[in-house]
Amino acid sequence: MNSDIKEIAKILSEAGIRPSAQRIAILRYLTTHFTHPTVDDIYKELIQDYPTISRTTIYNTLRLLVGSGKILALGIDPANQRYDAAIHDHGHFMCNNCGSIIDIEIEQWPQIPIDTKVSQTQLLYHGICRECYTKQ
Amino acid sequence: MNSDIKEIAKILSEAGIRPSAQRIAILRYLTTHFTHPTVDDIYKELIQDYPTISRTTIYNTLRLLVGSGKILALGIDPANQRYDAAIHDHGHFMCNNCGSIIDIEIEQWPQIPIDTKVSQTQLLYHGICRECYTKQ
DNA sequence: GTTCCTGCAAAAGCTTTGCAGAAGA
DNA sequence: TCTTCTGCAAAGCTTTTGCAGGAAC
Repeated sequence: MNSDIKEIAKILSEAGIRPSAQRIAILRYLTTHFTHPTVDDIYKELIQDYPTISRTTIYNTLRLLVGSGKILALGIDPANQRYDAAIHDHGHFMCNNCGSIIDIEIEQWPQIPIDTKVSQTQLLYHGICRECYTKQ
Repeated sequence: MNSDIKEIAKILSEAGIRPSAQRIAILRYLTTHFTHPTVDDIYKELIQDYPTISRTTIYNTLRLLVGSGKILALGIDPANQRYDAAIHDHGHFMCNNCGSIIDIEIEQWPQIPIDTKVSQTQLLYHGICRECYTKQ
């Protein structure tokens, strides 16, 4: 989809990030897969279409995107950094059994009772997802 | 304080963790320092009183304590796992400038609109703390 | 022509694992 | 005696850094 790619390139340009083919592919992956992927997830997928892409480029690009606020880095998985192109305020649930991470829409956010400049809020849940506990 | 140590030993025994001198020292450090330390913070402090203690023992003990619910592992710091002996529900704020982490008491927690078994909830804030932004 | 980007190779840093000796029940 | 614990050494992984070649403007 060309319009898709144009749209992605526009987002990158707006953020002051030159839209190279690799960068477009990385951001496009994130905007079409809301699976909260790790760097390795992204690498293993993109290497199929971009046989020379390197993890370094993925790390570099993700850092730029996080820095410009176009994606979020999630702290929910103790093992790996995870990334999310859904940047509206929402929570995440991670299943301790199967490892899946699902989005949680929050209706009412708590008040912050402290005098600080908050730039980011994350609400993280750990537990057992419905699929896993109905199977057992 | 002997009573202090006895109390710590009791907590360990209750959790089915044999109260060795090293384990007591580690849990005691956590129950007297609410600074959300890293493994290295704990190691650098305890090595002074226990010159042969190893990081392995600290990792082992923290894993046991987290597993038995006596302490929490926090996902707020992208660089290192951090630990907290305050296990009541509360949030955390990390300053992107100075790195300090402070506790945030939450009055009203959001409803969880999903059908899962939640075992742990973390509310994380990132931003600039009061000290840092009044200095600038 | 000059600046920026990519990706290989190496390094760095945190955490886990294997295991032998020590400590405790 | 038998089980559990400690801590050294090594390995495993994720992430960062240095840098040379290549691409884009």
